[in-house]
This record gives sequence, structure tokens and C-alpha cells, in this order.
Amino acid sequence: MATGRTHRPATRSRGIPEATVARLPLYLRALTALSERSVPTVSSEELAAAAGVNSAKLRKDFSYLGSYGTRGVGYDVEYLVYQISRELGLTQDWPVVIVGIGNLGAALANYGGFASRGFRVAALIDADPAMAGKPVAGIPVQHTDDLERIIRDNGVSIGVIATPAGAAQQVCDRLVGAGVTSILNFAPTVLNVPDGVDVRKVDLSIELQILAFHEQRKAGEEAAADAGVAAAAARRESAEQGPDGDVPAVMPA
Amino acid sequence: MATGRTHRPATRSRGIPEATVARLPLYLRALTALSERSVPTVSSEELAAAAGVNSAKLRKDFSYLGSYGTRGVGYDVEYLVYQISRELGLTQDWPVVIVGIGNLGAALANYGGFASRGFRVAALIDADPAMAGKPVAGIPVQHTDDLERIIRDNGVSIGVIATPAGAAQQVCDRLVGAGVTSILNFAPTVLNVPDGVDVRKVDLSIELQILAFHEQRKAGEEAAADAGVAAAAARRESAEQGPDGDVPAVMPA
DNA sequence: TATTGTGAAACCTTTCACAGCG
DNA sequence: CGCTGTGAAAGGTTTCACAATA
Repeated sequence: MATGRTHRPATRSRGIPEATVARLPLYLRALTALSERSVPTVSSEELAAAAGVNSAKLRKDFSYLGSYGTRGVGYDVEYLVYQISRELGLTQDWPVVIVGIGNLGAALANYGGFASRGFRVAALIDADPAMAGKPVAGIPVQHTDDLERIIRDNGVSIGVIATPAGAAQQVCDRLVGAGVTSILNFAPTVLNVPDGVDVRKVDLSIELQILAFHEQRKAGEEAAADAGVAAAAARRESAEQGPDGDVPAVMPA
Repeated sequence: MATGRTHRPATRSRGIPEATVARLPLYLRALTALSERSVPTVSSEELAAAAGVNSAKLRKDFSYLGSYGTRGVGYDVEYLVYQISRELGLTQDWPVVIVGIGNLGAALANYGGFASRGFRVAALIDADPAMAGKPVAGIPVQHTDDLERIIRDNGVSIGVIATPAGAAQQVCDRLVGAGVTSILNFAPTVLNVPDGVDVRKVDLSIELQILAFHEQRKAGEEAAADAGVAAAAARRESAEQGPDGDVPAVMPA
């Protein structure tokens, strides 16, 4: 995920691993909660528990940012909040546009977490002329015709796509054409973008399918445990999947 | 993500890598599209392009499932659709409940991708008594009081949490108590679950923060490119991460 | 003394490159 | 001949375990 820019200049030591970057927001959230409770310092053990990771990983992650802790004591909460915010680029304001104001787009527009961390919903855009002018989450919806102008007028570099799958690539192309270089895609489709543009995708159906895989595995193990591992496994093996032949009706739709 | 179950029994060769599992839904989607266009076979190169990965990765992924291709020809589309569906556990029907019918919950209930792939929204649950009985996406909302009964009556093992962060852990505990063993969490909070329960999280704010990180980095590199890479990089090196002090404004906006 | 910061080991994932096969 | 399937190499991530130190 989040590919683009394959030819990293491999510049110096500043390469924070992607896995670490993906966890920084988690740490930041936990730290913000501590900060609100006026907790002055926190150990890697405590913070890791709050963020749902283990402490070795957290310390390693922080080591990429610098030496911000104090041995024997822990980390200064406020200081870390600032350092991580800066590292993530949250000390500045990021205007974002949301394209596709259906159920999901509207939910996103209303989502408080957006505004709270440096992101500002600069505009809502939809292709339906009937929606134009209607306010959603207090922001008037604008028509797709004006997409390029809206992007440029607001200096938007981050776009959120919440359109139907069929419209996503076209919307993506127009966003990129107008200068957007980061896209959060909720449409269940693969987006093609030029180098230098980052795409992250959120796909509800994919997440559920991954859960189903594990759920199925659990059910299998359970059954196996009930009746002697090898026997049960073998039984299901043959019952459920014949040699192959008759591909039974593949999913309704 | 999706931790839980640390003590994998390491059963036989059936251990499909997690990274592969996460891509199977992607392949499945691409294959389904081909199937609808009645394309009979597809090469790893073509399918990989459609799924947005490279062909070596795809072939390696498929090799964990078995030898389902034909050298010199490619893969049989229908057959692969069936094999992947089965591997993911989509040949059976998974009843899911959605808890928290706010904007997001309603959007999820209306999301077509749910129903289309073996998942059936068995119930919608909300804590607001005023919502009880109201239909959302054609399904009447039920009150949280009945959560346990609903889970059991419907044999639900997958739950979706779309409540505010403050309610999520409590809802999670009740879901797990009632027998749910897979949770898709949209609330921006860390969920604690017992071993054997899988949690996957979808967090809009985290995705945006990751994009912001890369966006910021691009802005920095751009600036560097303007003025002679090495020199600029060296300059930023010393300016930006001195002791800490003055963080130079990166990118006007 | 309690806790960080980090080399080194273990593990997982991706990519390469080509033998094997239809 | 063309394309799959896969060992082996390369690269990335997590965990271990302990020296360094406030």
C-alpha cells in the first residue's frame, strides 16, 4: 500500500521505516489522551500498552525519531506529542476534499476525527446536480464540474474518494491532474496513479474477507479438537473439496 | 493488525502467509470482473496488473494455495474464483451485526459490497432508544439491551463496531461475551480482546496521518530539488534537526 | 535502580531468475 | 515457445537481551 515514489533517493539516515510511520498515529493518540489527563511522563511499557503494541517495538520505533526518552524515567508526554506531530506533518494544516457525497462521503464529512488533527475539510464534491448547494456537515456540496478549480483555489494536496467504484479512476485522474498527490480511496477498485502520488485504500469488504478467512480457520481447528486432529481434518478435506471437478455455483453475486 | 491467536498450532503446510491472505480478496475481485466479462483464462501478468501487484508476487501467493495454473497458458478464471472463495471461507454465509448506527454505521449498512460477498447484515444495533424500530437500509434497528440475544439467535461470529470511541471497548466486551470471535473496529480506539479473537481496525484519521507524513516528505524533497539536492539536503539536515528548536516551515500550503 | 536505546538474531515478505512443463 | 512454480537472495520487520545511563 502507499506505493508511488519507488526511486527513493535513499537519502541518509532519515528513512523512517514504513511500519514505524504507520504506528506513529497510534502513539500520538495514546499520548494525546495522557496529555489531556495531565500525565507528565510515561514509560515505554505503559505507552505501549495504551497503544496496543509491545514495548520493544515502541522503543525501536522511537529510536528512529531520535533519543527523546530519559533512561530510568521514561518519555516526556508533551515533548513526544510535539515531536511525533512534527514528524507526521501535523503541525501544519492540510485541506482535504471529499469526492462522492453518498452515505459514506457524508459519514466522512461528519467524522470528527478529521478536523481534530490538522485536517480540514475544504470542500465536498459530488456529481449529482441535485446535491449541489446542499450543506452536508455544514459544508455546501459542490459539483464535479468545478473540481479542478476547487483543488487549486484551496491548495488541496490530499483527496478522499468515496464515489462508486465505476467513477473512482476518473475522479482520481482529475484529482491528480489538478495537483493532488495523496489519495485515500474508499472505492472498491484499484487506482492507477503516476509515480509520486501516494494512494492508500480502505476497503470494508476486504477487511471482512480477511476476518472470514481466520474465522473459518478457527472453526476448522475447533472441529478438529473435538474429534482428533488428523481424522477430522481429513474428513473435512474430502467432504468439502472434491478432487476439483464440479465447481459448485460460485457465489450468487 | 489482526493479532490474537499467538499460539498457532503450526499445523501442516496449510500456513498461508498473512500478507498473502490480505491479497486474496484483491485477486478475487479482479477475477470476478474477468468472470463477468466471460474471460476464460488469464496470465499471472494480466491478473497482477488488474489487481495492482506484480506478477512474481501473485504467482508466489497462488503457489501457497496449490498448483492451479497451466504452464504456457495461465489460470482458469472460474476455477480460481472458486478456489480463492473457498480458501477465504466465502462459500458459506457469514451473518454480521453492526453496532452503532450513526452516520458511519448507516453507511456500512447501506454498503452493497457487504451483501455481495457472502456477508449478510443480520442485525443493526444502537444504544439510542429513539432509533429502535427505525429501519436503516431496510433493516430495523434494535436496542443494545438485546445484543446478546441477537448474537446468539443469529449465530453471529463477526461483529462490526461503529460506535463512538468511548463505547467501543464495552460493546466489544459484550460481543465477545456473546460469542463473537472476529471484530472489525471503526472506532478510533485500541480494543483489548482475549486470545482467539481477531480484531481488524479501520481508522480514517490514521490513514490521513500516514498520507500527511509522505506528503510532507515530498514537499521537502521538492524544495531540495529546487536548489541542488546535496546542498539542500545537507542544509535541511543541520537546520531541521538541530537540538530541536525552530522547526522551519515546510511547505506554505 | 529503572528504563532507554540498540546491536544481533529470528522471522516474514518481496523480488529475482530460471528450471520445468504443457 | 510461453508461462507457471519455486528455490535462493535480498530486503524489511519484530523480538531478544543487555549495555549504557539519567
